[in-house]
Amino acid sequence: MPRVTGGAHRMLSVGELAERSGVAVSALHFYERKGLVASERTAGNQRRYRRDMLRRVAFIRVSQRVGIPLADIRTALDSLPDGRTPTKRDWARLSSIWREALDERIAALEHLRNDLTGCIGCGCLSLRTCSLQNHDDELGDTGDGTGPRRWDDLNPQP
Amino acid sequence: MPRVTGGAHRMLSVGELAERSGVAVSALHFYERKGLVASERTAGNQRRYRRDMLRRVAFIRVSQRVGIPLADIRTALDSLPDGRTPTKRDWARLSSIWREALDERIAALEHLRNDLTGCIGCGCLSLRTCSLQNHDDELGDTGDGTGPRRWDDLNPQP
DNA sequence: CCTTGACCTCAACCATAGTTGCGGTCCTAC
DNA sequence: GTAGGACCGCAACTATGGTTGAGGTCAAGG
Repeated sequence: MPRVTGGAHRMLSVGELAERSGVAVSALHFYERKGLVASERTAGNQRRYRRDMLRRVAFIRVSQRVGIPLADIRTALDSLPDGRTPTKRDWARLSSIWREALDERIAALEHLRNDLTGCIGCGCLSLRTCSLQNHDDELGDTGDGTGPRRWDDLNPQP
Repeated sequence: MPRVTGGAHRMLSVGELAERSGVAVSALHFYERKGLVASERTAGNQRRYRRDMLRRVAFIRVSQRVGIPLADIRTALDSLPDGRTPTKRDWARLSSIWREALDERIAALEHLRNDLTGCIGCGCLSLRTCSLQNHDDELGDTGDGTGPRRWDDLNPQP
């Protein structure tokens, strides 16, 4: 059990924040190293978190579920006001950012699903209305290495 | 350029397979170590792939886009018939498997989006119709560490 | 024959997202 | 004032999905 003493407005120990946010203590340390959360320290060097870190950690977890990497989450968090506790409007603004990211992810997967649907019947795996179908293993007949590439259009390499 | 000699039914060198599938040679080696693709060898120990490996690699890439880890893709591939070249029906069966996985992923993200929608206006981040709203930092008032956990229901830890 | 690019293995390394374990410290309840 | 759980930093380790480089081999064209 984490140390718990004092009223509703006390700061949180790392154990408390871990328990209430559902995130492991080691993960909170990790987030701190990555600049995603911040803490003050007691005289004895122990972390004490402002209570709005609960919200911040919640934001991090939800963002991860959307599929956003920690580095990007950090960038979003860095746009929060510097000194003061973020307001609901601040969080609402960030939430709408990942709402957009979520919409994009869903759209991308739906696109993939649509492209795929017609291909399940024939097993062609071309994702392009089977126009490149080329009847089992006749792809390379130019022999010049510039023949059809099945995925590049849909899945461009960086 | 990969080595290219012979007609449309020759086997593929690793460079050719890489070029035609859009996957790096190093990744093909990696897939082979993980048991996702297989090759025969020439007298000089160079890999030669049957042409249906193109389809197999295509399956791997698409599965990855759906979000399936390589280990699971391998399990799916292991269900293909052992000796013979897979037929279109074989691929169609596997495709329908990840079609289901894709549907599930989309449904999960849509669920997240729906839960989220009502919260953007208020910034509460509770994902539970704000019933746990608790007015900025009053969460811990029982002081027993058993208070509300905002994410556990939606994002259970393993 | 000989050059040269494609290929081979193996080990090390990268990023992401953490967890685990060690030796030592803090601090609260008894 | 002391027991002991919570905490500290640090380093090493996990897993996933590969890439990079060293040192050496293969094989096709000139």
